[in-house]
Amino acid sequence: MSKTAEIAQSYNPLEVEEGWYEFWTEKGFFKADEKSDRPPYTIVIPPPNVTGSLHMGHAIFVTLQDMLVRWRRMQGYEALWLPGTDHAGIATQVMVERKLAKEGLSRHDLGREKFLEKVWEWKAEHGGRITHQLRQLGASCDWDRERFTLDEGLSRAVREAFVRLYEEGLIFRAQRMVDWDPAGQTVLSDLEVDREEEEGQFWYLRYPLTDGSGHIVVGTTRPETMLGDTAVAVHPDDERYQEMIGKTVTLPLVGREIPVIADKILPDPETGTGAVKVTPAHDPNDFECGERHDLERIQVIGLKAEILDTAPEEFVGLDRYEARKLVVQRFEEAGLLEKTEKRPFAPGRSQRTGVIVEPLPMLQWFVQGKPLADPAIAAVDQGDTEIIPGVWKKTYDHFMHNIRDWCISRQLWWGHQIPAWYCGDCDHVTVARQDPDRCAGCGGDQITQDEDVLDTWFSSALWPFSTLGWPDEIPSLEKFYPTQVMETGFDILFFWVARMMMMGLHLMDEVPFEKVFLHAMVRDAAGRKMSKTYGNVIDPLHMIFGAKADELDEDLHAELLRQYPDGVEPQGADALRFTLAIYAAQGRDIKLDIKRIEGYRAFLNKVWNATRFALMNLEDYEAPAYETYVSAWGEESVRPMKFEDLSLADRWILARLDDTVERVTQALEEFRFNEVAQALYQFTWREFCDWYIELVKPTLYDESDDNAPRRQATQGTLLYVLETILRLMHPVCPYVTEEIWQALPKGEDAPESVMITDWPLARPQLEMEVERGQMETLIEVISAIRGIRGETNVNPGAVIEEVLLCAEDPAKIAALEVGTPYIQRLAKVEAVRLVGSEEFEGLKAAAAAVTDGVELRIPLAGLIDVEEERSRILKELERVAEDIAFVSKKLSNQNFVDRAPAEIVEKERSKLTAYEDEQQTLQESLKELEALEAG
RNA sequence: GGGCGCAUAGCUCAGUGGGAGAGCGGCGGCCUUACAAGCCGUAGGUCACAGGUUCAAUCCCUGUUGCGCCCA
Repeated sequence: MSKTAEIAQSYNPLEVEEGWYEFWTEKGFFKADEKSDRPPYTIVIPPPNVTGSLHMGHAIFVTLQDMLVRWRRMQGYEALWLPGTDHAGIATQVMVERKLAKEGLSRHDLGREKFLEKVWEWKAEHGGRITHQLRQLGASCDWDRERFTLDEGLSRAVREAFVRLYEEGLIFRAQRMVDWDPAGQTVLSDLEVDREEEEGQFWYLRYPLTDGSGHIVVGTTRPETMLGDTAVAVHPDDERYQEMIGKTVTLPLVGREIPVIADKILPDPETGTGAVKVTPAHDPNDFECGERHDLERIQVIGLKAEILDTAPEEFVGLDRYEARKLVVQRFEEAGLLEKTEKRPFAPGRSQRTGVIVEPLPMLQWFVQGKPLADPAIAAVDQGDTEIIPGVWKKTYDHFMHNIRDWCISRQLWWGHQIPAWYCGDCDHVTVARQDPDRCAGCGGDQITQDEDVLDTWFSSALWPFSTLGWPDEIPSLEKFYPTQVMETGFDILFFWVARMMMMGLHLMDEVPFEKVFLHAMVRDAAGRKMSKTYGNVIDPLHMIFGAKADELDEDLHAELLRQYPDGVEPQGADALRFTLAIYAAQGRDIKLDIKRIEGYRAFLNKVWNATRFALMNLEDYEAPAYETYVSAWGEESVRPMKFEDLSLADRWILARLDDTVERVTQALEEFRFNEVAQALYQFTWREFCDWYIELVKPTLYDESDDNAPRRQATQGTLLYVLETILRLMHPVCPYVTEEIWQALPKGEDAPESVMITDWPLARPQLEMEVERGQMETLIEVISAIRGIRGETNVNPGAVIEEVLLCAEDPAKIAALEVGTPYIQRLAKVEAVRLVGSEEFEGLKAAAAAVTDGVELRIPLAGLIDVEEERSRILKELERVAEDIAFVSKKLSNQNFVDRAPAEIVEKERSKLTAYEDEQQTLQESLKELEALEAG
């Protein structure tokens, strides 16, 4: 039964995308079943910040991961895309604190418990936004399995991991130099501190030698730290300072007597004066130097970046920058400021707050790097996990080989509280899976839990297995771990990917994923990061749903408003996804240009209209059983069309479709997303629409009985190719493909959604090499005639009376015979005559061309502008002369003829012959034209 | 300072040891009954620079310059 639906005149993304997501969800198509015996295909989502909102980084990962998951699902895998969100400790806590601040409250006013209630409220209120937005992009996640890093189950996983690593000595507590964020009031890991060179100042301070024999000048970018200096270091080989090593200086302003020491590492004789002040409590390098020389550590800067009472009284309580000014002023007054100069320096800034971090020695929790990193390095070396694109392996290795211990405690309240209890009676630390009520050391009940929480990335590191139910042995974990692919941005290779590798290998004894695909960063059209500072943010939702000018933020979207003062039109999730896919070439920045999105919306409109065309011509067509579409066309009985009824155009497009199926599938296998989209675009528009549909119009329009078998075969091909295109395109553009697919006529046995159809298979058993070649020849010939028309001012509406064609190759002659109607129609020619070359002799005054072994002539017959044709031929002759020169030069090189493979040489020879033929033809034609003009 | 990468048409980017490709943009012409979000045609490039390997280099090697990213 055929049921042809009407579809709207043009493609409207918003209407098309309405409702399908709910349909898929209600049908349960996104669900993965751990009891299934299909092979698993698992991707866990990179969990977005629960209170964040959608940006292009999310849009690209949704696009790529959804492509993979939908494709594998269609291929018959038990595909699981596991969604979830991350509690994003600092970011979320800061947001809630900011809100409280507006009410004049701090988190300390509320107390820990009340504050956490507030955060959970905030999460309840805003936490759904991001996952809702992922749905709008079409993400086919199994929402029943959605997880949150602070869920009960995941918290248990965190607890288990912490305790186990602690018991193994891989987690430990120690006094170390850490980076303190004075604004965020927490320590940070190395990775959360950014260093960027900026303009800075360098001060030269004179420290008088205690014995009065002069002074030593030290250079510093942070004069205020001198209050905590406990030594001056020089290089042992630095001749300038030989005399001073072992002496002491009296620290100005402070009066402390500190030694001049020789250290091979810290001072660089080439920099500054070669002598440096040593402040072991406030600089990581000085800290190490202090360790080497057993120097005293005097902390003079506190947690609020204020000067402590270990410093002279007049400085106490000052902010570090106020203290700096005062220190410099005092040195100047005392005549101890030698000089200052401008000098670039790279201070560490908190990624979160942007404030310069204060290195401080603190008692914190750490995870050992090396013992966990070594197996993770080996796993990649052995290929248990493959990093794609491969260039990132080097970066991964470099990080892993140089890994440092990871500081995991954070002075926050929002997160997993560290499961360590300190005893009031003894110094035992109790670390336990269950909250203890007694000290495991002395049995006393005076225990209090560590106030700090764990770095959010600690829980993220467990994500690939904690989300599947670890530490319990449950079926999902068995079925879906290890996961097949981790797809994420390269910017979190260290933060996340590396740590998942380490934790997965250590706790699960298996890699967390077989492949890691790292995508590029989305930037603006000029290649800049999207940020408020530049005002170049492009919001995925604005692209999908459009945005009126007054909905755009003057700061965030300044660039967009410049380009589109009246706001942007809706483009739809499909067009956005297609754009991101085609941009996703491996290992590059993605410079997103809105024009491209508009371009691909036009492409979807093209597909839409091709469908309209098909539907109009399929009204009387009875669709075959759906099974015939998906079975591999092996047996005649399960083919949707009879092979012998297929026209050349039908056979050709089927062959090209096959190529496309193969190309798209292969590209997906290899994560070449851009090629997936490229191949679909190229085939659908440039071959199916531009050529096939035009070629078959006469067949479709001829409703005579004679033509019925042919017409039906073409109808079948048209529908089959379109239907297959939709299946191939579905992973990239789920909405529009579903909408169109639903409208196509189908057999009763068709599934209820394109998303659960089978992935198309190529049918190599139907090789159609001859048809391919024939069609290519015809396309060449038609293009040649069109070229002549276009360049010789032939009215596009005018019909050319006659075209003469001549070829020697029998296959080409056959193609021209079969293809005559195609040439007539597409080149607007009344009569096509196949002739022998001798017939050209008598033909005066004709336009001429040679292409693909076919010579063609068009009698001028008043239609073609003689002068234009003459200059066209002259241009062609010029080109062909260059070609001949090029090939002849090659062939006259004896070395080439002797040493190049015979088949290459042969190819060049035949090229030369073809060029010479072409040249001759053109020259004759030119002569005739000139004779005509003269006569 | 160390490491990694990039340089191809006006723009954004594919690509390959055998005469350079796409999309957008440009130019000329078309409202041809699926589509003007369209159709037909066309012009643009010493593939950064200098050496080397090769019969042959945009592609492989070395160096230079410029740009980007990561780490210190």
